[in-house]
Amino acid sequence: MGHEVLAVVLQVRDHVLSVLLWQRARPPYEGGWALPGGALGVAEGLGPSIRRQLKQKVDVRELTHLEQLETRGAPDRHPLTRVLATAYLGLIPAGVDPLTPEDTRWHPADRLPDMAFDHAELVDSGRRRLRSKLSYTNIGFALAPPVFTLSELTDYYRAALGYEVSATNLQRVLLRRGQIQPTGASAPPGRYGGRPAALYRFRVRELEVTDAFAVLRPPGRIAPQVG
Amino acid sequence: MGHEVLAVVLQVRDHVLSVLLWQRARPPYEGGWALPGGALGVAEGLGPSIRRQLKQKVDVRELTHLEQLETRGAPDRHPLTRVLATAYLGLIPAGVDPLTPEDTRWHPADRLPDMAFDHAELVDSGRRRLRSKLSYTNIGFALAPPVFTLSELTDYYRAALGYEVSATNLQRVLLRRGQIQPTGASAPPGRYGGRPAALYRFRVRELEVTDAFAVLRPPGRIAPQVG
DNA sequence: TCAAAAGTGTTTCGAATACACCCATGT
DNA sequence: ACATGGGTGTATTCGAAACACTTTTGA
Repeated sequence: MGHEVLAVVLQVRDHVLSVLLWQRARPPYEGGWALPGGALGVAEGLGPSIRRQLKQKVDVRELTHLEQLETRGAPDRHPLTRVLATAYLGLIPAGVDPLTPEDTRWHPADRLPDMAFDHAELVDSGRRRLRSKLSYTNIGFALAPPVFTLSELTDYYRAALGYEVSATNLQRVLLRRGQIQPTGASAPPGRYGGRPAALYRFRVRELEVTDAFAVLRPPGRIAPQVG
Repeated sequence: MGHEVLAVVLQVRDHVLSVLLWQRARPPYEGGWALPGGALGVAEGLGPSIRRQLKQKVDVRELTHLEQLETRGAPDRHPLTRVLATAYLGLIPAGVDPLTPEDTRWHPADRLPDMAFDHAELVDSGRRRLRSKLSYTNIGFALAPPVFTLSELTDYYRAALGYEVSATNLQRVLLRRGQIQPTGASAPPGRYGGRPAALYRFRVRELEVTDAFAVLRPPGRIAPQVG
C-alpha cells in the first residue's frame, strides 16, 4: 500500500489566485494535470517529504507557509494500484516568479483544466482552507511580499476570497488586530499621479490565530493589548 | 510501511468532556493508554476503516459525527516499525453509555493518563477541533441527545469549551442562527421545584457551517432567511 | 410565602461595515 | 485646475454579552 504526498501550491499571480500543476505524460490520466508531489520515502516524515518533492518544481525558499490539508484513501482513487495521498497547502507570496520545469504551469484556481485522480477536489480543499483562514488568522502574510501597499494587499485578499474587498475596511481590521504595521516608508505614485501609498509589513510572518471565538467566547475576556 | 486509523471519540459524561481510551497489555508502551483504531485493510477506505475498528469498542450507531483530523507520519512515532496514522474525531451524544470492552475506559480529556505513542497530541487536536467548530457550526447536535433542555445544552457546551457559558446567551445565539428550535414540550421540574424547562431539538443533525466569515464577509450580503 | 430553576426584556458594548470627505501627487 | 489614487473621520448596523426582572413550579 503506497503513500504519496501532494501539495496544493497557491499564489496570487496577475490578480488571480493560481495553483501550480504539472501535466502527465503517461497513463493513467495521460495529458491530465496533477498536483506536484510523489512517493513518501521509507524513513521520511510527511512534512519533510513534501518539501523535498516541491524542490523539483519550485524554489522552496519561496514557500511562506505549508500546512497539512487532508489524507485521501479511497481504494479506487488510483485506477491501477492502492495509494494513499496526504495533501498539503503551500503558499507563495505575490511578486516572485519561481522557475518551474517544462511540464509545469500555473492555472487559475477557479478554472481548473482536466485534472488527474482526485486532485481537483484537493485544490478546492486548499482554496477553502485559505479562504477561511484569511478571516481568523494572519495567513495573509503568506500571500504578500515582505512589504506592500494596502491596495496591493487588498488585491491579494480579493483574489483569494473571490469577491471585492474594501481597502478601507481591510486596513482597519488588520490594524486593529495588530496583524500589519506601517513601515514608515511610502511607495511612489503611479503613472498618473495620486497620493503616495504607505508601505506596510505583517508584524508576524508565521501563522497566528488572531480572532479565535467569534462567538461563545470566554467570559470576562481581557481586552487585547495593543502592539 | 503500515497505515493505521485512530479515533478520538469524545463524549460529555457526567459534566466532563471525556475521551475513550484502551490500555495496552504489551510493549511498546505496555500499560499506556491508546486511542481505539487499528490497521487499515488492504482494500478499505479510511472512513470505512475507522467505523469498522470502532465497532470493537463502542456501538457505532451512537456515533453522531465523524470527521478526519490529521495524519501523523514521523518516522519515529512508533519505536519498532514505520506506521502512519490517520486520526479521526468522533462524537457521541450525552446520555448514552455504550458498552465497552474490559480494557477500555473513559478519561477526562483534560487530564489524560500515561499515553502511548503520539496519542496525547491527537486528543488535543480533537479537543481543539471541537472547540472551534462549536463557535461557527452546528456541531453541538453531536454532543446533545435528540431532545434536551437549554440548561443541559449549556452544560455540554461548558464541558467542551472548558469555561462557563451563559444559558441566556447560548439560547439566543443558537436560536438566531436557526440551529435549535423548541419542540413545544417541556421537561418536568427537578426535586425542589423550579419552572419546567422547554425542550429543544437541533433543526439539522448533520454538520453545517452556520457562521462562516466572521469578518471580511462578502459585500452586500443578504440577511439570512428565518427557518 | 419562599426558594429554585427557567426564561424574557432591555441595555451596553464593540467589531465590522458603509460612506462622505480630505490629502498628496502628476499632468 | 483637475484627475488620480490613498487615506481618514464619522455614522450606522448588528450580533453578542451582561444584567435585571418575571414566570412557573415544589416545599
